[in-house]
Amino acid sequence: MARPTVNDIAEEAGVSLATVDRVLNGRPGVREKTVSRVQAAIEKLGYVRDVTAANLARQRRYRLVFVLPDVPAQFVDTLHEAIAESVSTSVVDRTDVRIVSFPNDNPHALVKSLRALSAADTDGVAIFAQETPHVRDAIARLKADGVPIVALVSDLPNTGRDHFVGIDNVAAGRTAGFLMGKFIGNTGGSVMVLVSSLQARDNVERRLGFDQVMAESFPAIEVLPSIENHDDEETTTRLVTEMLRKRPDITGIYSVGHGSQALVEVLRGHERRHAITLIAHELTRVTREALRDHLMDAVISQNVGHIVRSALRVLRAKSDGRDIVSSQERIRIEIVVRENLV
Amino acid sequence: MARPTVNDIAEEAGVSLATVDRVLNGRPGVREKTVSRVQAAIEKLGYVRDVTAANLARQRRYRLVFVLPDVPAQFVDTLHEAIAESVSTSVVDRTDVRIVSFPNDNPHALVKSLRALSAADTDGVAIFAQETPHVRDAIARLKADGVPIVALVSDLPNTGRDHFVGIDNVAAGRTAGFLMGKFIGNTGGSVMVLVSSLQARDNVERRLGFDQVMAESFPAIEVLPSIENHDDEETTTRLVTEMLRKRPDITGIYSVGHGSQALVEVLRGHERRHAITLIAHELTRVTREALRDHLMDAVISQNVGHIVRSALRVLRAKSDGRDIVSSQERIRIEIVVRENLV
DNA sequence: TTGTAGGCGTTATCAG
DNA sequence: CTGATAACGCCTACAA
Repeated sequence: MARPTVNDIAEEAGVSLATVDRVLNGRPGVREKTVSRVQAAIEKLGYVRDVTAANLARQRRYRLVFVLPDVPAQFVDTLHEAIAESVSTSVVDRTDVRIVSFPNDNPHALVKSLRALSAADTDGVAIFAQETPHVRDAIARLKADGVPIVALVSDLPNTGRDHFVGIDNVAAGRTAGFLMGKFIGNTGGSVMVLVSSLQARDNVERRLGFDQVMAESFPAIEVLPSIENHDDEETTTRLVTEMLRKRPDITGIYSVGHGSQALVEVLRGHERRHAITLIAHELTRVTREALRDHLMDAVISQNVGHIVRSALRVLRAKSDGRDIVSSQERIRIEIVVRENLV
Repeated sequence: MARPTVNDIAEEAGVSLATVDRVLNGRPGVREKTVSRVQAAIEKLGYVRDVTAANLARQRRYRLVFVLPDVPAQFVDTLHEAIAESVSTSVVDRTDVRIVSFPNDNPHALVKSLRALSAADTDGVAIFAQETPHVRDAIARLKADGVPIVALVSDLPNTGRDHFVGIDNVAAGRTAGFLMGKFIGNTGGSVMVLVSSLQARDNVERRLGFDQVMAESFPAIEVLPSIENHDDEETTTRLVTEMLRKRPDITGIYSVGHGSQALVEVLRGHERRHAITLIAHELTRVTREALRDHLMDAVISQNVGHIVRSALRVLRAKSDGRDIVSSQERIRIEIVVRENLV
C-alpha cells in the first residue's frame, strides 16, 4: 500500500541502490540489459520519485539573477517587491536570487552588467530589457556559456532566449481596445494613446492589438497617433495637457506604458475627467488609487507574483535540463476595475 | 551563509539534537533554562525549520478530502479537473487526496458522507456545500474530532470552519454590475437576473452586490426580480424564453449561478441576441464558447486551480498547527472577455 | 532532564 | 559497469 521506494526497486530488480539511481537519473555506465530490468521494476511497482527527498539529498542551490531596468515606473517597483516576497517565501527553496539594475537610458551599462555574469556563479538569468544589437550579443555570449535565459515582460525573440515569461501583449492591447470601445459606447469621439517608447516591443505590440480591435469593432471612434513620453513625467504632463486642449472631442485615453503617474495627475485636475474613459496597464499604487477615485475605468495587468515565480520555475527547470509544463507557465491578462480591486 | 540547521543550534546552545528537537516541537521534559537557551540560539541564528525534511523524517502524509456536490454544472467539473491536476503535479507532495461527491438535492446524503469521515483517517476536509442545520452539525462534529475544515467557493460562516477559500461574492456581484452598467451604457432597458437557488449563499451575495452597484451607479437600468432555475436546464429554457417574450426591453442578462448551458442555448437562437449584454460566472467550456461566439460579453471567474491549491496549502498548514500567509491565499475575482480568453 | 544512534527516501563518492 | 556507504535535515526510540 505504501509508496514503493528505490529500495523496493533495487530488490525487485536485483541490483543496488546506486544502479537504480543511475537509471532513474539517466546517468551513463549501466548495461542496456540492467537498465531495462530496472525500468521493468519501476513500471511494475508503479514507482514515483519523492521529489522532496531527492532535493534534500541533492543539496542543490540555484543561483538566479533578475536583470531589471532602473526606471521611475511603479511597475518595476512592484516587480522588485514580488521578487523580495518570493525570496522570503519558502517557494524559492534552495535558490539564491539576486537583482541587477541598470540605467534604462544606457544600453552600455546593461551590456556591462551582463558581461559580469557567467556560468561560474550563475545558473540562470531573467531579463527585462529592450532588444538592441548590443544586448543581443551579450545574451548570446551568456547562452554560449551555458546560462539559461528568460525574457521578462517584454520578449527578446531574436536573442535565442530559452523562454518568454509575460503576457501576449497583442492580446493585452486587444483587451484594452475591447473595453475602451464597450465603455465609450455609441458616444463616439476620439482616443488618445500614450506610449513609453516606440522602441519598446511590448508597447508596440499592445498598440497594434488595440488598433486592430478599434478598427474591427468600433470604427466610429477615432484613434489618434501615439504620443511618446519616454517615461518622463514632465513630457507627459505637457503633451497630455496640450492634446486635451487641442482635441475637446477626446472621450478616451489609453496609457500603453509602464507608468501612469503624470497622466493621472493631469486628469485629476481636469474638468472633463468624468467624460473621459481611462484605461492603463499594470496594477500599481498609482493605478489603484486612480481606479478607486473614479479617474480610471480599467487596468490591464499582469500578475507580477506569477511572473516572478514562473521565471524562477522555468530557470530552475532549464538549469536542470528538465522540461517545463508550458500550460502552467502561461501568464494571464488580468482585467481590474474598481470593484474587483482585491 | 547557508541556512542554519538543527545541528548549528545544538552547537550554539551547547545541547544535543534531541533537546533542540524537543524545544522546536514544544515537547515536555526540558528545563526552563535549557529551553530559553535553545530559543536564544534559534533566534540568534535565524533558524527556520525545513518542513520537507521534517515530513520526510516523520513519514508524514496528509490525507485530505474534497467534498463536492454532484450537480450538472460545468463549474463543478472544472473543480474536479483542477483537483486531478493538482494530484498529478508534484505540488501535492506527501498528500493523498480523495473526493467525496454527494447528490446536491439530498442534504441527508451529505451529512452521511461527513459522518463517514474522522480524524482517524482524515487530516483535513474542504467542503463545497450550502449551510443547513444538519450540515452545521456534521461539520461541528468533525471539528470537535480535531479535523481542520475549509469552506470552498461558498462560505459556511456559522459552522466554525477554519477558513474560507473562494472569492468575495459580494464584490464579484458588484464587478458584474459594474460591467453590465458600463456595457449597456445609456441605452437603458432592463436586466434579467438568473440564479441557481436563493438558498445558495454565494448566489445571494452576488445578487446583493450586483443590485448595490446598479442602484448606485446605473439607476436608469431596471433590474428585474431573480429567476430561480435550481440548476435545471428545462426550467431555465422555459423561464428565460418566457421572460424574453414578456419583456422586449431587456438589454442585459446576468447569470449568477454555476451553470449557463441552457441560457446560452436559448440565446443562441434568439433574434435579439446581439442587443443583449450577457454576463455570467465561471469559466467553463460553455462560457468560453459563448464568449468566442459573441454571445457573452464577460465572465466573472475564480481560478479553480488557485482554489484547489490554496485549499490544500491551508489544510496542510492547519493540520500542522502552522499559520497561513493570508495574503497568499486570497482568491482574485477574474474578469474574462473575448480578448483575454487565454 | 538529556543524549545517542538509527532511519525517512534520495543522491553522491569512491572503491571494486 | 556495479555496489557499499555516507550524507541531506529532521524526528524518535531507547539509554543514560
